[in-house]
Amino acid sequence: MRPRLPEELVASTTFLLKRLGFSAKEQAMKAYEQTGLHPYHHAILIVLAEGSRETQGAIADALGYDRGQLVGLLDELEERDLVERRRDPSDRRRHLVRLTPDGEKMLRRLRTLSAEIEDGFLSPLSDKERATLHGLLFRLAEEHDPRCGPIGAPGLTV
Amino acid sequence: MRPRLPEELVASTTFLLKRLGFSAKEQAMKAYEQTGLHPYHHAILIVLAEGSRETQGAIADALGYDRGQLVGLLDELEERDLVERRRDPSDRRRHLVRLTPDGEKMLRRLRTLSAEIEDGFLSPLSDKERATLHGLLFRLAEEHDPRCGPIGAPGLTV
DNA sequence: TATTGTTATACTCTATAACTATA
DNA sequence: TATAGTTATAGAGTATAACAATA
Repeated sequence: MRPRLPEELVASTTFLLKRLGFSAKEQAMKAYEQTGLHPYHHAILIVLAEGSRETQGAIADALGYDRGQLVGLLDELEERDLVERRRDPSDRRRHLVRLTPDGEKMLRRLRTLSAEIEDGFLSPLSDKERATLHGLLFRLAEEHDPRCGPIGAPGLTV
Repeated sequence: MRPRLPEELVASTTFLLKRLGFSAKEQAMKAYEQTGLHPYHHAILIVLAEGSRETQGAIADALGYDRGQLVGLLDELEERDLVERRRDPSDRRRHLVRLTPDGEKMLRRLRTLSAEIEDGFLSPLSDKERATLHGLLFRLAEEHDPRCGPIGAPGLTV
């Protein structure tokens, strides 16, 4: 007999969310192996490409990473010359981090890879269904991860 | 300035899945603390309540748990008299596991708790939207976690 | 005294595989 | 020899907090 999950679990949306989140993470980790980087590194490069957050604290806060954890991730990116750290002359406690040309090249590669993973993961769904799913997940994320929310967060504007 | 995630990340459905799966897990773990059990224990009790899978191997396979990990979880359930293990007389290598009356009572309590968590997590969505979301996630889960799939899995029937 | 980045520590999970008792 | 359950071990990942430099 083929192992099957109890109906009761599959009927739970949060159960499916947990399982799919885990699957998505696992697939991504596997696919990223070929680059020698983690999805975490990719997220950091994306923040740097935006240009507005350059200090380590700002990067960590933007992504919700622990600052101690970020140090090691940046060390790995720096070792491969994908980012540069230099002291902020106006506040010598700070490090200003920026992408190198190699970092920008790697970011383009990771964007392509990430798009492929996403497309594969969502392959059972039509374009319209994908848009619907994204909209619903976004509404949940606004509620459960304030970092996803709109500029004027509801309840904070009053 | 309020920390915000890059648009590029929020635009990714798999990114939102990963984040929301993590949030859902975190919320559930927190809520389950009052019971002294994990969602893992709950899932085991659900499998046992179905009645068709009674050996430890069958339970582990149904949920996708490692058999070594399951031992510890069952130890904890047994310590609290929520399940019973006894040798299978027809194959003395096996343990037959079953719910005790206390276990059934606890399962009812966990079902209530779980329904409350789910309702709270999905609170931004209408009933219709929740149904749509569940349907889309289920289609993805069929693809990415075969245990969720229908009895006759596509591609395996031929 | 508070903050930035760094380092060290410890704790949780998980994955692996060795071990026993039965078949 | 293979299987069911158990136990032990090591590894990754994460969280915590101590620390040095600077404000």
